[in-house]
Amino acid sequence: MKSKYVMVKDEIKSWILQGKVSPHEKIGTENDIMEIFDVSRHTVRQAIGDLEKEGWIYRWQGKGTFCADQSKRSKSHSYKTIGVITTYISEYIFSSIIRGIESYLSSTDYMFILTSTNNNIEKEKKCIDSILARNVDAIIVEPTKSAIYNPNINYYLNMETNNIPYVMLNALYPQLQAPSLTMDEEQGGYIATEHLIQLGHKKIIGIFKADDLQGVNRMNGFIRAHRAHNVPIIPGLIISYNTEDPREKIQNEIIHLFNNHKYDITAIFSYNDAIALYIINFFRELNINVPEDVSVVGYDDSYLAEMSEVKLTSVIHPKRTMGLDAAKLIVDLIEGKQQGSQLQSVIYKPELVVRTSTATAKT
Amino acid sequence: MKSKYVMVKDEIKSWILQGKVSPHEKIGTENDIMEIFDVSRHTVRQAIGDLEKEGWIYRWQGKGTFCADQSKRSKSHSYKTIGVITTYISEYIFSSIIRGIESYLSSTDYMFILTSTNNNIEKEKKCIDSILARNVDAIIVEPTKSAIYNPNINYYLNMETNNIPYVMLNALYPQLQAPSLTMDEEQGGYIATEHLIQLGHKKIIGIFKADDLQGVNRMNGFIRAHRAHNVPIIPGLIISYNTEDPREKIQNEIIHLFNNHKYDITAIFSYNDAIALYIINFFRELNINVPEDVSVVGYDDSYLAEMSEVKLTSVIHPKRTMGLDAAKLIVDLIEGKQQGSQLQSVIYKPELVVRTSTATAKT
DNA sequence: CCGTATTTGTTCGTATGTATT
DNA sequence: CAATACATACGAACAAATACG
Repeated sequence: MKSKYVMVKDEIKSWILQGKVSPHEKIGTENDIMEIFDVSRHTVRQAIGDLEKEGWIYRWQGKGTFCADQSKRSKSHSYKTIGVITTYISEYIFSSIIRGIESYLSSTDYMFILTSTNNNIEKEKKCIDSILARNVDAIIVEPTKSAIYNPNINYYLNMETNNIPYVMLNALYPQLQAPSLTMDEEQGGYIATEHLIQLGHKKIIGIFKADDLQGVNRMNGFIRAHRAHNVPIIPGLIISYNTEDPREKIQNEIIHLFNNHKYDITAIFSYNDAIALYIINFFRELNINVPEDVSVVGYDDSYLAEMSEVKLTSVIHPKRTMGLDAAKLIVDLIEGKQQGSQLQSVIYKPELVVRTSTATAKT
Repeated sequence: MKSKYVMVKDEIKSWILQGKVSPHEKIGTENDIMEIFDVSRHTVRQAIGDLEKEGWIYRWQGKGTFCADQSKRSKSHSYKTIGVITTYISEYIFSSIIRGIESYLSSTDYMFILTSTNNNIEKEKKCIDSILARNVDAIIVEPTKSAIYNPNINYYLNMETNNIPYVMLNALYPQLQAPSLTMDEEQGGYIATEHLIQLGHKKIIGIFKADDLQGVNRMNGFIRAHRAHNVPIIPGLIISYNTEDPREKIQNEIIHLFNNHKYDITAIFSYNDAIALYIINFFRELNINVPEDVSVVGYDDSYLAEMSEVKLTSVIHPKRTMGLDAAKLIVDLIEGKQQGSQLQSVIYKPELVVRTSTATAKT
């Protein structure tokens, strides 16, 4: 004699197997099922609860009970684990992002495996291999060398066919249409540059990272701000560098520019706070004062910005929020609470914090 | 807010992970559990039911509820994975340690799951639970509130019986004899203080964290240096703080001490670089100059040390090396390349980097 | 072997909380 | 804001399996 809840369970399972309900179609409310089988709500919940644990259906408080996606079932996946691929672990931005990810995930049952690529495409490949081998439920990835063609695109396409959700942080591979969390870097470059122009600066050095999209976009904003305010762009004042370049290269180029345009250059827009502080540091040794002689704008609004005696004017990066949102989004994706069509990528709007590293241009 | 049945569930799970119940041992009847947690039978059954589905226990009608055999629990997953439990992810020291761990592990087939406790014992418990539930091969842990008795010791003892190796970073629980990687904090406190004394300072404020062993040991070194050089120790000049305390508390105490001993205090030894820079920052606002008016010594030799216009004299912490060595040691332990008897804990010897934040005492 | 107490399994009822529409 | 649907929680009763004198 089968018990009632087992009968209910078997019957609902057969609906699914017969295709009477399709994936993501509503099964019926608990009340419906109570009436259909003439049992109590508790019995229905016992049956439904079992089916959920076994992966046949999923429940959503306030909405209803739905047929699960069968293609996802029966995978011997590792228990609630998310892979995180960063470029640099130690970079100040990313440790904030990781903290955001961690603080959200710690409120769920998910944990994460952390890897870093050191912005190296070979290593990114190795990271993806290792992570996928562990059957993670999803991946959060900060693209490596996003400005350059990435030969690992196939991995990501393959994840899509295998229903492994992934989100991109900070940048995105243009070939992929994955959900992403980025900031409007172009606008960030724009407002930082505009701030300098409005202070009367006209000869502004821009320092940008050339091998990731963030750098390219910030540069575009830098250029647009010049155009918008009718300030001529001097190509020689744009300094590009790559991940592998030593910092001294930047120092040498700046000193070279200062020697050539000695009394002209009055401001610098730096790709990030670390470079900005590096510059302020060697300016100190050269007896160039910030902001009296040169104004400097950073990017990221890291805690470095307030560490020195000169407090950096900087563009705010939503570090922690970005990590939190990414974790939340990926968990929603895993648990089917977001449909493919709804995938709303987030673009954070930049803001500028004005501190003491910028001042009116000398006349 | 966790629901009751989840609390019951988590607690019973932790009994198993701590080894309070052995495989096939009876957990207790539903009635027992009802009394222990003061909940209804329904709630108990919900918790127990979940745990059964997840394979932690098995039930036998008429007999009771028993602990499942952990060794049989779906060993399939967690392929070559190490759990890492930190206190703070974002803290500058730990991101270097993590980088060290990552850079060694990336040369092997191991990966790591990262969690943080925020120096909170409850959260440490949760971290260990989650990590052990994923059948990791080993654990690297930075002890939480190491100066205070830690109720999670059972977990570590149970790991030993289950042959899960673990190493401790930065501090160790005195009750455990696990391999550990620490620095000689006492000596670090000693050389920093000695440096100040040799510069002629006699009234030195010492700021120490009270709830971890590193702080306690650094303070011991601070005291020993005074004794060794026949400088009287003024108890009122030692400032203790806890993880939860706001930084303003330190600021207020320092200002208070300065007002009371106005022309006496000439130096400060700070628990770490972050606090040291915080102090230098508010000194700047008060027009107290470092090192002319006060010398400041930090600890950790983080990159913060060179960020400001005043470069911090600081005790070197082997951050990255420590992470690397820990990763190497734990992999050796997993693969049996180290025998129990050989387990050589490492104690790093501190060194002092003298920069511009310290100078001869005013006379 | 029987009977009783114990322990888990099934089922119903009821109330309140929380998320979604 | 109200209605709907799932989530949590307490209580009660009876059934079925087991243990033990």
